[in-house]
Amino acid sequence: MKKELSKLYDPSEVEDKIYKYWTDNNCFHAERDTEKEPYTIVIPPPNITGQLHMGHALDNTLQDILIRWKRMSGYCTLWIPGTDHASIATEAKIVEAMRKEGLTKDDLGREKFLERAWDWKRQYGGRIVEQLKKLGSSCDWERERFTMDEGCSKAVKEVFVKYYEKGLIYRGERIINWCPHCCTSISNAEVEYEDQAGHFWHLRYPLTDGSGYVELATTRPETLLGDTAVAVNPKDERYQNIIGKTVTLPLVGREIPVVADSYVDMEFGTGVVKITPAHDPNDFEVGARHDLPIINVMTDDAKIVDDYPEYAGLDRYEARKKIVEDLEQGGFLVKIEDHTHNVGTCYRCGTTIEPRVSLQWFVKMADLAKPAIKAVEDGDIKFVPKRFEKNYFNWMNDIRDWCVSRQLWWGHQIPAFYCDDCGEMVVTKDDSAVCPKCGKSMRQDPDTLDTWFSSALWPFTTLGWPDKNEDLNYFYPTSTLVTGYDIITFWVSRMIVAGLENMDKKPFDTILIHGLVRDSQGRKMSKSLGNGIDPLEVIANYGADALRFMLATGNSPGNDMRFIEEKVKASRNFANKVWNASRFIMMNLPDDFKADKLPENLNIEDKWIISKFNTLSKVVNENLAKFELGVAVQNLYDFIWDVYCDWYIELTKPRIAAGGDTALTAQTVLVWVMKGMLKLLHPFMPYITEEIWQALVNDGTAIMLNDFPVYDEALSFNDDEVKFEKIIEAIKGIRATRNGMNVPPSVKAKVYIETAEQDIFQSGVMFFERLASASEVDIADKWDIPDSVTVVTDCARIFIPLADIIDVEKEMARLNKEKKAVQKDLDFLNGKLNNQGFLAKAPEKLIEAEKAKLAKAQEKMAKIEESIAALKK
RNA sequence: GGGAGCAUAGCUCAGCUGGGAGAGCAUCUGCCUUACAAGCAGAGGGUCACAGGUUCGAGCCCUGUUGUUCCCACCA
Repeated sequence: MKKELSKLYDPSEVEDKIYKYWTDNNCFHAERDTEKEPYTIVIPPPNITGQLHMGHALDNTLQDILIRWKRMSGYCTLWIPGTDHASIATEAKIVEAMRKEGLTKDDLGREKFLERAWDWKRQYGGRIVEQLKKLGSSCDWERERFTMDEGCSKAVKEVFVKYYEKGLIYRGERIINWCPHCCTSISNAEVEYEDQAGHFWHLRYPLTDGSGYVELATTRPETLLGDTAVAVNPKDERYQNIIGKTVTLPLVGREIPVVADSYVDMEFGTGVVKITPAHDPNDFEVGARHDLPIINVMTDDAKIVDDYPEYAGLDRYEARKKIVEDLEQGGFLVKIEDHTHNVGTCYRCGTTIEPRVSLQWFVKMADLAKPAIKAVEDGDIKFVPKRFEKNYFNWMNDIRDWCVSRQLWWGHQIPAFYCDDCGEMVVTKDDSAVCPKCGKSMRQDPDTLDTWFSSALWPFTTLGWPDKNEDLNYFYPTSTLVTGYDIITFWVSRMIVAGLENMDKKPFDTILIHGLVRDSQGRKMSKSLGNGIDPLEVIANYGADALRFMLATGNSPGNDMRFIEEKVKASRNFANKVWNASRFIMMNLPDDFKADKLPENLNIEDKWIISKFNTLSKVVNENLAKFELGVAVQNLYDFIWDVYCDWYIELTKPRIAAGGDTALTAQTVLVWVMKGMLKLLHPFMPYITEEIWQALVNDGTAIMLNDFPVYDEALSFNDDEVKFEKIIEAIKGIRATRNGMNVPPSVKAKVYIETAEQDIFQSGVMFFERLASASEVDIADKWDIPDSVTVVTDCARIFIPLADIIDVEKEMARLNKEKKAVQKDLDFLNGKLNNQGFLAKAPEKLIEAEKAKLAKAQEKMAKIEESIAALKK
């Protein structure tokens, strides 16, 4: 089974081939297995408009690591993939494409528009799915879903009607956030606030009775057209005399009342506020309290309505300019101040939102939120890391009703129907609704639902709900949800609500939150900055395994990370290291090699590596269970590179050269540990581990369906571990000393080892020759070798006669330096062990350990002093 | 205005329930040792932001300060 393998691992030759092997063999597909415990993940569905970006790469890498680990650990694992129709984002793209052809939505009409949208979906919707495959994602592609497919659409209707019938959904005129660019309402979760430089315009409104003016300040003078009152605080001494009077609205001439409302802050500005109920959320509430008229002054695209001929058709900012000019001319403008204020913008297009009164559908959230809050409070649903609970509670405890209707065409059309004849409205799952009063056919509400309405149902609609089925019973609730902290309010909270309300069961156990992948300078990757890194390019250059490994390395839950090319290179180098280790093994295996079991006649170094591997299995599993993937990946890196490659492989070389039984044992252990390492590494680096597995094991099995290693008491050899570390320590000491004296490895020298533990060192003779440039090794309980360098370890003194190289003064300096270091240790340990408080309160185990350390240090000190004395002679 | 995160080697970051500070990259020295120069063997480099406190013992726990990032919130 010897194979000629390239010195460098080439991912491009491996990845597509291996992915095809997995899909051809149906490795990702999940079938219910009642013998096994289910482990389910639903993918956060990427938008069909999307291109794979680093955020997706991270999110899906983490999911794939978890799902592969659980699959190998004996769970019945299901990872459900799918995509989101992304109503606003997709519609905007299609409108944009149409604009280039000189077409508008109205030119086309709803039906033709939707045809285009579906065409678009068919053309581009699969793109991101293909890109996810490049990453190595082991999703069950047979179960791929789309938020607007038949099943999801049916579920959306079901939920909407149910909510309506339970009184959880209502239609009403409320002030909502309106995006004049997208021409739709958006929910308050979709508004992003940012500080903007603006002005404060101080205005004078004349009292209608001619007795003077009231002065007030506004940041939005153009809304003056819709003012229906001015308000003062009822306790404000200054304005008691004008409460109940009226003022005449400048430029408009409308007579509006002065009302008293505690909303007004006496300390702020002049203590007088103009009230525009149609265009400000606070004013809307004041208006409601005082029964003020609501006057909408803007069109859908934020232009002034025809009622004000002077300004009609002007954009809100143009209108502002003209109105300020006119106010100044009329003597109504007192002064202008600079002022920065917090302005809401549309999270999709960045346009400043226009608060606006309009007729929309809302979900009543207060009651729905209660069980969702409780589920997290009770620990039934856990956030990892826990601190994101605060984020969640913060949002949920202060929840507003959710505006779910959108003035868009691409999405789930609201299942409400109106009778134009008699004004009757019905909410029904039946698309061809007939008016229950007059029997006429009805008109469906033209609006669609917020994208997040359907994605809130994702954990159960993907499993076939509302149809009852066994998969739903088996796989729901799902296990782990992996997502970024940026969509906890948008998505996570709403899934919890929807799961509890519709399924009567939480949608998932644990929410693993990750951070953002930023650029190398720590900035958010964004289109406008042009600083985005394309994961596909990284995969092309370094391989998917390197990208995945890099994303998992040094990443702790909830924290942002930076994308740094050097880190990908380091990961690529690691993959190459694994590749070459396997190459070494395969090059040295005899043709007829076949051994699955560990042999009986293990050497001490074999027990050492097996025992260390056993510990590795333990910590990797523990860290994965804690979602500390970054720590697990570090455990693997350290073991594979520093322990297995740098030590164990080197240790086997003289044995393989020697041939015979010892060679066979070494080969068997090499393969055994390698197989275990590959399995532990597989969730992180699926491609290379599968490729090596196929070549090395070659028994027709896939590594991804093998058993994940776990700790096994029978493989723990602690005593041998400790013993063998003594040899390693001695070899390291010799190397460091020789290195310090610039003795090249080619200069061999005899090594005399003085130790009380001769049997241990006896078993390491060939390692001193191979790894410590020893020409010969002699072991005794006492040596006196003049003109030699001394290396001192805890349990041995090693003499290396290098007469022609040794500079006595230098050697003395070196020994004194070492003495000083050991003295420091002694001082530290003595200090600790003489501390009565420590002796009284520290755990017994620790005290014993410190005493043992002290004894070792004392021994070492004695040896160093002996060497110094000898050198002086 | 409220809340949260972060501050550790030149750079990017780990450090799990408190028990003598770690990795990768970079730097320096020496090696083409028959798996790997994308490598091997070594070395240097840190008042763990600052000030207090708890403790026998603090990078880790508590309080405060500074800097920084983010989330939430209606101040016209």
